[in-house]
Amino acid sequence: MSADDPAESPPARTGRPVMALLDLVSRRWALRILWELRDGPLTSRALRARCDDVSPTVLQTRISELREAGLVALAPRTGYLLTDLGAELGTVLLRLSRFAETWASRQEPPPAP
Amino acid sequence: MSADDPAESPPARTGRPVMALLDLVSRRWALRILWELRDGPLTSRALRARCDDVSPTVLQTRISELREAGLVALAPRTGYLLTDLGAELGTVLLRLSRFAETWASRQEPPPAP
DNA sequence: TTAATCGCTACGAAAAAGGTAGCGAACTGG
DNA sequence: CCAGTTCGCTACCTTTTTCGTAGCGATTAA
Repeated sequence: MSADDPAESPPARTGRPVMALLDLVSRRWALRILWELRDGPLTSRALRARCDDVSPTVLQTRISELREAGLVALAPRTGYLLTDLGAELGTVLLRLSRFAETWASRQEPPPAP
Repeated sequence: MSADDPAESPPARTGRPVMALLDLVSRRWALRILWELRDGPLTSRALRARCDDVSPTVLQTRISELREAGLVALAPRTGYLLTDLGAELGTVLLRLSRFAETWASRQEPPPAP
């Protein structure tokens, strides 16, 4: 056999939607944006402020992607908000946040004596 | 008041651990790596194969970060695997995957007649 | 020894993200 | 009507991250 041939990858056993979602969500600020919208609409500028003043370039790019994905919408006078679908993802983020607490508390355990 | 002054940001209301985690997880391939390790250890090369042949540069960088974060470990003969903590995050990813299915099914609804 | 695999690094090219400024439209209040 | 403000959004350029390929030293097996 030739070198560097994996020979051990069944053709991706799981569903592909998760891949698409991972791809969407692994872009910088994507999750943060969803997170910041979790309890109410925000104007683009307020959202930017919440996100450590991201450059509007990236913010708009992410927002476009999230809008196209149907997770975020823009309401005329109130600003950006989560769609029903986005809110559903929000609950997953809440789980993530809960895990973050556990994670933080176990981050640096004191060295064993 | 000067223009472009947000004036509406209480100093980040939520816990900060989630921010750190979002930061870690919003880097490219980070979630994918955790996802691919979800049901068993993989050697670095097998892992790379699973991840669409990421460049080893990024793979190693992500792995280092995930190891330092205590989510991934390297076992001598078996390869990389999730720690208990990492596996816990894995269950959150499972939720994400479940959501991905819902999301995919509602992605392009047929146009209303 | 030879061959294959392991985890990991180097290095230049391409892409993404960051930072700053500003546009045109829509809404205020005089 | 008309400044003044805020809105969502874009242009432009610099910096950082990611990609792509090659390869090293160590380890394992025949």
